[in-house]
Amino acid sequence: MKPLDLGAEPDDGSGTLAELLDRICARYGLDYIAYAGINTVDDSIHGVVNYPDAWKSHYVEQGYQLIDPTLIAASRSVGLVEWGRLRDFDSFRRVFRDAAEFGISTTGLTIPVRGPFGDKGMFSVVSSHTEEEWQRLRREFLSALQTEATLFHDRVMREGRSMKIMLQPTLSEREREILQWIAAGKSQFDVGVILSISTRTVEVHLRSAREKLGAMTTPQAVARAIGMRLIYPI
Amino acid sequence: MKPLDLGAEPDDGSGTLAELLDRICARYGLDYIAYAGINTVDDSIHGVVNYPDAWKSHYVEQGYQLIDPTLIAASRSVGLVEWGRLRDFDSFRRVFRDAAEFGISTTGLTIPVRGPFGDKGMFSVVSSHTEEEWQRLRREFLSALQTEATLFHDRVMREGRSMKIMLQPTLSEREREILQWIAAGKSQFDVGVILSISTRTVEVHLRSAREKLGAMTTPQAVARAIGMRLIYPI
DNA sequence: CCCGGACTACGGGTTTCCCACAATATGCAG
DNA sequence: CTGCATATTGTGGGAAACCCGTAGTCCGGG
Repeated sequence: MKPLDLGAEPDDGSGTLAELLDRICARYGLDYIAYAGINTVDDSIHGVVNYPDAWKSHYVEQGYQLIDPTLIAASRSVGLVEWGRLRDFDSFRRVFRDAAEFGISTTGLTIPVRGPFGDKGMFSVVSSHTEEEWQRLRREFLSALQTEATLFHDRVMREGRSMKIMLQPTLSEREREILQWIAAGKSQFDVGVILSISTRTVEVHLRSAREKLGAMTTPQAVARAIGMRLIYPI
Repeated sequence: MKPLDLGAEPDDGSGTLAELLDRICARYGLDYIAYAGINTVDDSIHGVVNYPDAWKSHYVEQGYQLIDPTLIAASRSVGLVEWGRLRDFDSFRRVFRDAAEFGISTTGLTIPVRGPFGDKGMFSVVSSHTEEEWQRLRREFLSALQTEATLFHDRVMREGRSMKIMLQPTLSEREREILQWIAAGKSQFDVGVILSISTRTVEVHLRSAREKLGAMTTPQAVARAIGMRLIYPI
């Protein structure tokens, strides 16, 4: 799936997201930065990078966001992923052989960031320093970069763009409440008693919830509602 | 619920978790550090702190881990939570009025850490510096402390203790597969066709899955299985 | 060799869920 | 004022799920 580009989004006065990446590069002596946010509901990707346009286009055309090990490894890691550890991956060689033709270095690292709502992003920085310079730069700026990554991710989330991208359906309060009870193991009759409404009313709300969630069955509605954080899996 | 104390866990040669906290305090001129990991399946808490034993006991006896805003706020935040922002909370005053009697300062901050498997921890540091000293220390060490928090959380997770705490039930491969299809919206008949087994067999596996998960109904089994990461909410 | 777990299948019955249709009342935005 | 969404209630009927009990084979471990 083609990732959505957030680079040119309107800003809150402090410049676009792409401009912010440029400033971070300037501040720490980096070549490029790539931020990839992942919608954990449908695994779609949205992002903002300050790579050259030619490389951005090529990357997406080749579908590299689906195999790029710098993203995959970081997605599964608690801490940052040094690209040096990925050099033996075929996928790494494939992506970065092409990248070299666009002047992109193979030296870099990716910092995973996770937010409180299951949202996550991968903050990758690239540098064409020598290995020795890279290690020094890394030691000096690593913690600061982690902070930048967190703040950047927070800004992406705060601007609500990812929220809009998720475009998840909402449930009415009653629908959500009833589905929560169903997920907790109560029958429709039980829920009617608990909420002091008729079983028919429970039935109608359940059907409406299924429709809104695009679910064929009530168990599927429960699964989707949990995935979208509308109810809890207790 | 009483949080589980991990302080005295055997170590990998680099000292116990509590000793590691002591070293971090010494390195950054802090009074105490408290790490609280949360099991997001049943919201139980496990942790390690190097507070005085008397305060540890008092804190748990009073059930403060259930109302401590330094934990609650951090649990819901992308970035760190400065305790100064919490001073107006009744719960903060209640907890830290007691803490003062044990020599615990009200100056500190909490760094939330989130891992790739939905695991999360709250890494709190306390300092009795003057406000001016605290701000300087904060600026100087904040990024480093975020790194320490991540590494500490990683170590807790890597040692597997939290995994053992979860102690979640397992499903057989067939049970999991069938529940996954049910969560995806298929009827029992559909699942029988898909897997080339009879509807009766599907029924038996579903019943078995409900029993293992302690669920009264199939929607509840789906909810619990998702919560335990046995199936996905797609 | 025995036992337990996993997987498979069935009969019969009851309960629950779901579908389609119909209706009223309230609040809010245009 | 109108239209829409939400919440509520109801009927009839069929489909699906669930319950209970029973039974067989295969495989791995003790």
